[in-house]
Amino acid sequence: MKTTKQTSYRPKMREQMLEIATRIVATEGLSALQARRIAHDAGCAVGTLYNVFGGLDLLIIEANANTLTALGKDLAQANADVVQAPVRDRLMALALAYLDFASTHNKAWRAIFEHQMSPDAEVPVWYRDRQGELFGLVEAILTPTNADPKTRAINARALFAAVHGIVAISLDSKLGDFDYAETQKQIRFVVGAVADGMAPGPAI
Amino acid sequence: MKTTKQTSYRPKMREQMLEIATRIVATEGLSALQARRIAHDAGCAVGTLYNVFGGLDLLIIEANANTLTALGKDLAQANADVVQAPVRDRLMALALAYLDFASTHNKAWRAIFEHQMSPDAEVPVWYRDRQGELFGLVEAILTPTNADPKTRAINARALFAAVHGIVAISLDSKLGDFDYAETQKQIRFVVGAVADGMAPGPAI
DNA sequence: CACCGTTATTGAACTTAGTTCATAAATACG
DNA sequence: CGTATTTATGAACTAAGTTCAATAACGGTG
Repeated sequence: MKTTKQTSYRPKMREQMLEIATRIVATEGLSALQARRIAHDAGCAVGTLYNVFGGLDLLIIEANANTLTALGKDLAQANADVVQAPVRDRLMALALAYLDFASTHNKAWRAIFEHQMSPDAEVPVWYRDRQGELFGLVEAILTPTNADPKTRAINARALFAAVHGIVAISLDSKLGDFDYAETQKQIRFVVGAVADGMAPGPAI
Repeated sequence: MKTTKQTSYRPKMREQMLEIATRIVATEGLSALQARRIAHDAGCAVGTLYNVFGGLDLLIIEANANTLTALGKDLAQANADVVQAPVRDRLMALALAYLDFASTHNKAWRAIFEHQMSPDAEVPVWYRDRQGELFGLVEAILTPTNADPKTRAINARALFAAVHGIVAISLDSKLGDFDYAETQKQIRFVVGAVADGMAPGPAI
């Protein structure tokens, strides 16, 4: 198992480690994502992880980015399924899809919020942008709304964050047992009220 | 500094360590709350922390409980300041007070959500109850609402969680720079819409 | 007051994890 | 084929939570 170096050791290792990390974070959560374990499972030395990714933080960021991508796909799909429905229904579908993703891929979803960079390290810009795209999905739905673009951006972020809060607190085991149906009701209550308070006309 | 044991070593140590922990978590955040440091600052051995609290987790829980108490006081005060205002205004005051607390006591507030018990350890029931009291504050405001008690509880939790989400995402440095005024706008947007969609009559 | 059994404190040692870097292996080049 | 350069390696270092045998303090008893 010593090296086997061809022309492309790092790219291969990179991909392999990312796969392993994505699998571990999905099945066992962020705390199981350990440097030694990744290296062992990938069949290389610990140092290689630092050569290839520059540190554990960056590997975690990449794994979380994969989760963001999957979440983005689910949300986009939920949106596509109701493109010609009224704004209210589209927002509702998106919010419920978020809940669905968070509960289905719970460990991976939590990792996005649990992880924090080690002191004085910065989250890469491309990662922030990836998160921003999710707000963009909501913002696009709000286009028919009679709010100016600046307000629309604020509204979109507010709505996304509100739904996130409901999901996050519901799924936080520190706060009691999770009840899917009740969480759906909470989402319908808030998203419904916000959508109704924003409609350009009475959305059927 | 060896012992000085009188009749009440543990109660004194307990109080002292809690003070130290509360100070550290407020000024430096959860990651600075380390067993060795607490012991050093309290002038005792590391083991004492385990004798007195049963583990670092429980000390953190107690420190966070202090933060919950402070938060509860601020929210109760904000509520008291507008007791005879319409429901909408009272909800708004509470939500903005939550934002104020979270940004003013940022490190301590974050610690509440950052901390997680070590595997197979359970959050004490009294701590959960303490968190539940916060929902109760919102629920009390919703009493004039024409919803049945069960629905009212759901609505209260939803509203609290929604505001929490807005505040949490705004204050999360991973998601960009914090803008107090914009966060207030987000809160006004969501809380306003929810309150309006719930009013027994048109609340002035 | 001295003795001894009980109880509580102590801190060195153990465990676990991230990170580094001198060494050695592999590759590229002349 | 030898030498220089690049790259992987993993033992060692650091840091932090946790344990527990040794030790000190306490309280009752003769």
